[in-house]
Amino acid sequence: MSAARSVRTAASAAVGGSNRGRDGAREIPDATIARLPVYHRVLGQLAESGVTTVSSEELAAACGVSSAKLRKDLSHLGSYGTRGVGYDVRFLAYQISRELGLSQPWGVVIVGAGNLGHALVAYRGFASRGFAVVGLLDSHPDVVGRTLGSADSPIVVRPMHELEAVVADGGAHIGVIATPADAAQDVCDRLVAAGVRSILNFAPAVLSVPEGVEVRKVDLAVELQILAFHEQRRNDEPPESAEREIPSFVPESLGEAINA
Amino acid sequence: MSAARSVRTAASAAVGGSNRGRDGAREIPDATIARLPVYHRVLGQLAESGVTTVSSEELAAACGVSSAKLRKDLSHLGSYGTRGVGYDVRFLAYQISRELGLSQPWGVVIVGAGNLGHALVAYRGFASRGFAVVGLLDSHPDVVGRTLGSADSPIVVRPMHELEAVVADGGAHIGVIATPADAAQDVCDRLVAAGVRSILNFAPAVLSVPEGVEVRKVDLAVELQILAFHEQRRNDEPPESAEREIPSFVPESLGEAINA
DNA sequence: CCGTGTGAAATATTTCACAGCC
DNA sequence: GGCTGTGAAATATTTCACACGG
Repeated sequence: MSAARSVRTAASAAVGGSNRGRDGAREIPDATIARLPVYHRVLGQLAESGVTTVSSEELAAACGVSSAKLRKDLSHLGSYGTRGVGYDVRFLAYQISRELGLSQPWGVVIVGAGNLGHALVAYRGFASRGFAVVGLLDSHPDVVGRTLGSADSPIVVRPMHELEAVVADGGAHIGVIATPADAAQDVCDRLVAAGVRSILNFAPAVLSVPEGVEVRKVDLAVELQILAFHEQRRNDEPPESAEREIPSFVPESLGEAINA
Repeated sequence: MSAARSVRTAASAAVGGSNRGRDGAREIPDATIARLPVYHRVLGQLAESGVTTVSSEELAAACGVSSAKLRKDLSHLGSYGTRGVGYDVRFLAYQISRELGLSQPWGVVIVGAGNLGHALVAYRGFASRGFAVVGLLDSHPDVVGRTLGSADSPIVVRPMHELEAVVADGGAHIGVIATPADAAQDVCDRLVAAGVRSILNFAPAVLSVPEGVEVRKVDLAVELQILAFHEQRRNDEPPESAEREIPSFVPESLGEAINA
């Protein structure tokens, strides 16, 4: 309602500040945090394939990063590797999941049951990472009342006015906005008023939230435009074929393990 | 096919390198490029509302960034503002669109016609930014042949084996992967073989591509895990309420203009 | 040996603060 | 007087390269 809230966007503001080592020891850089989920997923795939140990070189290649970056990232969590050997796949996966807070379940409320909302509800890998959809809301009378999701965990679309109740009853921690852009700020305000402090916004709109609330955004149009920019650049300047590139590659063994 | 391709991910690698001023003048930082689409969208909204001029302070607030950052970003494009006055909304929007390559149309091929694929096809703001869906493919017999999209620009789901033909005939520049993770690398390889050098990947998988191909990824699970991390942090350490925050806000006038 | 963990150097990005121009 | 454009300082992130431990 009032203007007494600040505008915050994805990368711009984390909770209070990033990593000016405040009190204790570990202040993990944002850039590292953003990569941990990928490391975690790949480690899970390796574990499933029976791989028990990986070197930073191998894991880095499988994750699409440099080994130096991977080691530096992991060093922020602690010393979980063994020199001369590498990392124990399961142990490292566990440490990362703990750091990310995946060991406890997080309730997610999804607002907007259009195509995107459907896609989100259908997303496997939700539950597997400790996220549970505790509510799905939409304002359109035609979809309210419908049941989505798998047979074993059905989700009924609730009317918008139940948002506050759904958040409270479900103990939701994270709100996902999958509405048209013009509804996004209202939905955001209501989520925040209901106590949600972490929001993932798919609507192409800049959201204003009070301090202490984190918003991350996923914007298709933005991604396409970034690609278009580079595409244009490539076409503009065809000169110079000099190469500078880290010719990393996925080792046979791991490649197969992951595609298995 | 072979292992002679490097692994690249979203932020990791641009086309050749970022902004080591090679030849001419303008090397725009990646971080700036990533924000230009937002500036562009907001400027468009302002223009529609009849606003003709904005100061960096106002525009920055509406975009959720600091004014210093906005000015620095814009300075990479040229000197398009007027000291003591601000920026001409339409002129600046045009300059940004030109820089992003939005003045020419880009063909987009979407692979995967599940819920996400549907959502992407339905996405308005696709066409408005110069992107045109020139093809939609899926491997599932049940969806192949169906017609999606609006009445005035219908899109028929084509079978996967037509991928190469669709890319060639439609002159597609950008490929969007909206398939399950286990199909992503195959689809990616075929897109690249067909000549696509810009890929947007929604599948939770690390893609390997040859040099010269750019991949950007959008990963729901990653975003949720980042939010979960911060959420956990907030709960772990309730101490210290000292504030450090840029108390920016959206001015009445602009706020209304944008929500109009 | 081999591969991790890490200081130190190199880059990239953000913020400051103010000169310059309308 | 007000606001842009921008060097210079402060931060953040990545890369290097090597000491150290199993």
